[in-house]
Amino acid sequence: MPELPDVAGFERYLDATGLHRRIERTSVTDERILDGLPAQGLGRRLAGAALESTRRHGKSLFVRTSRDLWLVLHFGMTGELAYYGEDGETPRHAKVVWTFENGAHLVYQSRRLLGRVTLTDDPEAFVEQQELGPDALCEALTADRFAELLSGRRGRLQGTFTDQSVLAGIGNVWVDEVLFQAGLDPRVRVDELDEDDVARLYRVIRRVLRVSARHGADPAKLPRGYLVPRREADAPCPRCRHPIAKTTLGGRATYSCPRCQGGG
DNA sequence: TTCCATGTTCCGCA
DNA sequence: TTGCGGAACATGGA
Repeated sequence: MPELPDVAGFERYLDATGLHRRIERTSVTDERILDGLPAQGLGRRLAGAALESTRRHGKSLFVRTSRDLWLVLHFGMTGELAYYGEDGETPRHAKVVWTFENGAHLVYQSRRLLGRVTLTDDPEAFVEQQELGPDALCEALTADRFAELLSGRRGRLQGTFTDQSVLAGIGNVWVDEVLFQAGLDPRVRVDELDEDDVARLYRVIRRVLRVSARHGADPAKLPRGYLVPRREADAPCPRCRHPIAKTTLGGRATYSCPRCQGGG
């Protein structure tokens, strides 16, 4: 799940549930998710603090606490958040559970251990240190800036747009959608694009991510004509019914329509 | 049992 | 410097 649209959903979910309540206890079920940060330290630094606001950059969610300390949540491939009441059962794949003074719980859960929960004093510094490119939906990313990001690059579209140091937020699922809607083969190289292609890609990226975020990244709720709900080998292309091709790029499965996206 | 999976990172090679 | 393929991480679902 967790690419930009999913994380935007987690952000809204957290905004609507766990904010403005003091943390009574932080319970770490699997310390490996902390990536070296001692669990005791995490608990101690958050005890008595409240979660005040959220901010997202790419696939990372930052939660400001009342101590000017930020919680950083990265969801890997299977991470998600859940908020539940006093009597709720701890979810099976809980990794970190925050208990608030009202007895409710916020849980970071993940089947696999590919995500991270950590702390930072400064989200901007964190983004810089992680060498993340601009957030794919941020205001500052204008069409001109987008074109600049691509200039001088020679890599394939698929690899370039999933590279978080170029542009933060797009992963292996949504890059397929973007390239499908832009009518571009994932194997095309950035330096083969003309100005129109670049301008179109910019508009498509912004639209696709906004639309999917608005629908909670739920494939079932996407408008007709989206590839994501048909993202399987030989499924009919939502535009022309030609079988969708499954190929491998950058070691990942890539789905595209040979007819709508040129080349094949 | 085998294969595959929405992420990231490291290595070796071009 | 850039980019690619492959492997690794850890675990569950089909």
